[in-house]
Amino acid sequence: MAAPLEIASSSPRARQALEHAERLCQERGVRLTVLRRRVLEIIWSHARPLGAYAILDVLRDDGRAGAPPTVYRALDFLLEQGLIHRLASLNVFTGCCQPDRRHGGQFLICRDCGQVDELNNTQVECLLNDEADARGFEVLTQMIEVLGRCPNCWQGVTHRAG
Amino acid sequence: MAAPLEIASSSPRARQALEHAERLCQERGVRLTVLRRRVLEIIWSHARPLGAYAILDVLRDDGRAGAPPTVYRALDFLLEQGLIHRLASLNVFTGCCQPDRRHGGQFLICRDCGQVDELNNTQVECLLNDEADARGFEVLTQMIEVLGRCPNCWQGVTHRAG
DNA sequence: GGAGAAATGTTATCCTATTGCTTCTTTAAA
DNA sequence: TTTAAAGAAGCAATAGGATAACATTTCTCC
Ligand SMILES: [Zn+2]
Ligand SMILES: [Zn+2]
Ligand SMILES: [Zn+2]
Ligand SMILES: [Zn+2]
Repeated sequence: MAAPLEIASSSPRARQALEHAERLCQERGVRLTVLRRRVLEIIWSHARPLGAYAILDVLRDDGRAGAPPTVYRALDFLLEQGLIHRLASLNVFTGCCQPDRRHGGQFLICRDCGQVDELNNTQVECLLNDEADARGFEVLTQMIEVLGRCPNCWQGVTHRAG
Repeated sequence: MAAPLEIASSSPRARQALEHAERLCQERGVRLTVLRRRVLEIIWSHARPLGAYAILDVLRDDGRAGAPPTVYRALDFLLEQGLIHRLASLNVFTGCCQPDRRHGGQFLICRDCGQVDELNNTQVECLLNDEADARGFEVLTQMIEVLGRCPNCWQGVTHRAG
């Protein structure tokens, strides 16, 4: 798989996501510490989702001392605050596009390039909630991961093949 | 979490699932070897999904020599044949209720007791496929995991609390 | 029977995640 | 302003999940 691309930290989407996070944390009275903020920045600064150890490597490049718990605790915080999602099928973490609204996350994940697209289909969410209700099941969180190939990747194959 | 309950290997659902698997593999011209069959049996013989190492422990109790690759290879085969699913959020494996029809799997997973209920909501499946189509994304497989509490578990809490 | 393919055995290692405990920092009360 | 308590981060060790690489066995087909 291709290595995750680094994006300028000051990219519009990263800056916007960080400002949004600052605001949310202030509203909620929770602390977006330097470390937590930096981990969020690292996640948003890459085109593809990163694993915990990849994030740790970046932290070490920063010069910061670090062991796995350092990054996992920051990730736990960001997950609790709904600022990031964990993609269980890949053991990676990706920034949430709608951190205001609590949700489990719906993702299109490209098997070939690792790129991720977050959906927000409330109809799907409701249908699943209905299914759960019908069985007396109390829903805490939904996670939907659709694995496949993004346009770039399958078009590349098509061109080569035909 | 509660330990996974062992169920008699000859329980109706286990026996039925194994017969179904035998038939499918024969039709498909693939080999359901003794090991693969036994792993499938172990999975169906437990009330809750098992992790790979838990399955390995059972194999060892059988007296069979075994290392992780032993069980992972069998699991890979069963996954390829759609006879089991992997629940990525828990790193466990569970038997598929509809191995004829290829599908990623939709699950209600109880956070407290680990019990799993497989859904087969085609409307959800279609909606997600539509979302993917609209983005030019080629779907290979969908995985849906709804985490929450089963009736038994939240009713227990309700009784205790109120 | 013999060649090639498929499956399994075996060992070592990698990747992911957590536990337990210590130290530092922040917060708020005295 | 000191000080206690809580929260966050540092640190070392370890648990848990999965794979790589290679040897050996078993099966299939000629
Ligand atoms: Zn989101
Ligand atoms: Zn792609
Ligand atoms: Zn199924
Ligand atoms: Zn339960």
